[in-house]
Amino acid sequence: MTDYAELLKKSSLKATFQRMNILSVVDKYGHMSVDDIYAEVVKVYPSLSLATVYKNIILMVEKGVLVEVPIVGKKSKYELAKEDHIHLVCTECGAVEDKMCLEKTDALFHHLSEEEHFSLNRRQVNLYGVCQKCQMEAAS
Amino acid sequence: MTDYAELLKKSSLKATFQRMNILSVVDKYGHMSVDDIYAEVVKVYPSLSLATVYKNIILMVEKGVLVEVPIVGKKSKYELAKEDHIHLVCTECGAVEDKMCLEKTDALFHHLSEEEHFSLNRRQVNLYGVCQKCQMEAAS
DNA sequence: CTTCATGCAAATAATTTGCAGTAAG
DNA sequence: CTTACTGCAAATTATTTGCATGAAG
Repeated sequence: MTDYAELLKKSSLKATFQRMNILSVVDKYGHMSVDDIYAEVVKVYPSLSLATVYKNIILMVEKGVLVEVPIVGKKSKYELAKEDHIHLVCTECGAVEDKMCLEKTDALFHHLSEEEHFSLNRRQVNLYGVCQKCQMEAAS
Repeated sequence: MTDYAELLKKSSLKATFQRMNILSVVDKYGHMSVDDIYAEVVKVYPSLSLATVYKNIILMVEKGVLVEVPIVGKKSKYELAKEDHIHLVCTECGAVEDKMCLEKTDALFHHLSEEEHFSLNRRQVNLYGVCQKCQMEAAS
């Protein structure tokens, strides 16, 4: 995933420097809040406005380029849209790790939805706990 | 679940009229935002302050009496703490339905966590789609 | 009584908006 | 060229705080 210009064009959005860089940092860091994104991009583009970040995140979520990841007790983070997966959220360090597991959860969620005659569009799974790194640090 | 006074006492919180009513409306409606809660409780207690609702929600979440349910594109809702379950979120009408299914998801989530050496504490599953009621209305 | 909770008003934080100037296609 | 995008500043909305009063145990 490196051709952000192409990605934007497909969504009928102009490929501005600001947008390219928003996508780039989100791609690089995986999951970022609005403020995280602003803080990173402003480093390479000092005249960036926070309002621009807000406007673009809203737009790119609408267009399906970005996905919102709401997190208990924090502000939402955003990630690039990609194949369904779950999030392992560390309550110690705040890190969010993706775990691809479509094949394992897909059937289950469809089954549960059908039981309720619910027409399923999108799933969103967060598991909260302590990541391996923080467990090791706590043990020392 | 009707003895809210008992529930509060166990969490070392005073059983005020405000708190009892917050718990009562959340219990009755299932999932409510801060504003929803305020709007309901102020009906029976007109001098209620929104600040009190905020303070109490924060407190009761800390004490484990309430649970935050973050929802894509909206403000978080809150529900009474209870056995793990998933949420079916209707993107048409906004309704959130609980579906108890611990026995079906528990093993899977533990398995996925172990693969990453992740110490699992809490899970949070939202399925987004269209509820039966809205599907029928759309068809007519 | 004593401590904790409430309501109010003010402070702060988060998000959105309007608009004149700029850049992308 | 033309339309869409940006940055700014102001407006709005959301949340938090401090403090004097009031209620719970």
